[in-house]
Amino acid sequence: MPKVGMEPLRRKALINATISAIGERGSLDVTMSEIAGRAGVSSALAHHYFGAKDELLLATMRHILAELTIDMRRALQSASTARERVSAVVGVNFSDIQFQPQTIAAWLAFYVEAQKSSALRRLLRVYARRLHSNLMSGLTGILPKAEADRAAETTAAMIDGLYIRRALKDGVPDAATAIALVEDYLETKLGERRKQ
Amino acid sequence: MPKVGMEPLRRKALINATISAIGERGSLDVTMSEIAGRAGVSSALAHHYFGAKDELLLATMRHILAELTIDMRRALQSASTARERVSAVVGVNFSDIQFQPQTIAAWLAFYVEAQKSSALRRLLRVYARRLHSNLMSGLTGILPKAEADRAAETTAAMIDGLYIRRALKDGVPDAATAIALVEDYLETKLGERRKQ
DNA sequence: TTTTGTTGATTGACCCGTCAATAAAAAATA
DNA sequence: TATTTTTTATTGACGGGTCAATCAACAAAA
Repeated sequence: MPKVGMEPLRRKALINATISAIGERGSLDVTMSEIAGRAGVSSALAHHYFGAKDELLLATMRHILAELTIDMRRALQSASTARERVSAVVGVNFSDIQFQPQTIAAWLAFYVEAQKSSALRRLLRVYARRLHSNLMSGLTGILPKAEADRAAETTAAMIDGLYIRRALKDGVPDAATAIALVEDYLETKLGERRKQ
Repeated sequence: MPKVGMEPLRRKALINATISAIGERGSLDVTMSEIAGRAGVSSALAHHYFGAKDELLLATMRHILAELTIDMRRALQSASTARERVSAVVGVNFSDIQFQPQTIAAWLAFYVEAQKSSALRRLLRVYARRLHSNLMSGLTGILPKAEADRAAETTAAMIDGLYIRRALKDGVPDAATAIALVEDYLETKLGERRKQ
C-alpha cells in the first residue's frame, strides 16, 4: 500500500538497519538482503534508493559521523573553560550513544574498509581532523602549540585504541574506565604544566 | 616435478602470500586463488595443506604472533632495568618488522574478523594478555600495582590506537613519532612518580 | 495517466571446496 | 639391480552456493 513520502523514512530505516546488521555481525560482510530484511523491505528497494551497496555503506558512515558531530558541538557549547573543552571532547567519544558495541563494531569495520575505499578514507580523514581540532581548541589554552599538538595526537590515539579494545570485549574497559584512563593521562600532562 | 619435503616450504610460502595479499587489499577479502597465485601454486594445493580458508587465516595470524613473541623475548632479554623493559616492549611493537603497512593492515583485518571467529578471538586474547604482562614486568618495578595496571592498559591502548591510525596512513606518525608519543606518556607518568 | 513505491524472479559473476587424474620420488619386493 | 608399489606433490575442472544488481510488473496515490 504505497504511500507518498516514503523515501526519507525508508532511507533512514535502511541506514539504521545497516548499522545494526554490521554491529551484530561485526563486519561489513552483510548482504543487502539482510539489511533490507531488517528494515522490513525487499533488497530491490534498497537498491532502488541507494543504487549500489557501496553507497548505502557510505551513507551509513556519513550518518554516524553526522551524529557524532552534532553531539560534539553540543558538548563543546556547554563547556566554558579550556580544560572543560578537552574533557567534553573526550566525554562525547565515550558517551552512551557513541560507545555502544554496535556503533563501535561498525566503526572498526569502516576503518578496515577505508583501506579499500578512497571515499570512505576521505570521510574518516575529515573526522580525524575534526577530532584533532576540537581537542586543540581546548589544549592550546593550556599547552604551547607544539606540545598541544602532541597531546592531541596522543589523546586521539588513546580513544581509537580504547575503541578497538572495546570491540573485542576482552576484559574491556567500560565507558567510565575508558574516560578515567584518558583523563588520567590529561591530568598528569596538564597538571604538570600547570604547576610550572 | 614433485620433490619430497615440499610441505613446510609451501606452508610458509602460502602464509607469506596470505600476509602480503591481506596487506595489499587491506582486508581479509582475499580469495584462495589469489593467495595461491602469489605463492606460485594452485588453489587446490592451498586447500590440500590447510583444509579450509579459515585455517589458513588462523595459521597466518599464529605466525604473525609467533614472530612478535620472538622479537619481544629478544628485546626483553637485552633490557636490564625496569624502565628499559617498558621501552623495550614499546619499541618492539614499532620496530621495522612489526610496524609495516602490510603487517598492520593484516593486524587490523584480523582484529575485525575476531568478532566473528572465536578461534581468532582466543589468539588475540593471548597476545593482549602477554603484552599486558610484558608491560607489567617493567612497570611494577616503578609504580604501585594498581597504577601499573592502569598504565599498562593505557600504553596498550595507545599502541593499538597508533596502529589503527597508521593503517589509514593519514598524516600518520611514522615509527619514530609513534614511539615518541608513547614514551612521552610514560615519561610524564613515571617521571611524576620518580620525583615523589 | 503519470508519478511514486514496491517486489519476485532472474541473471551473471564469483568463489570455496572437492575430486579424479597425473607424475615424480621413495620404499618395497623380486 | 630391476621391478612394482606406495607415498607425496600437484593441478584442472567442476558442483554448489551466495550475492549484488537488474527488470518487468503491479499497486496506489496524485
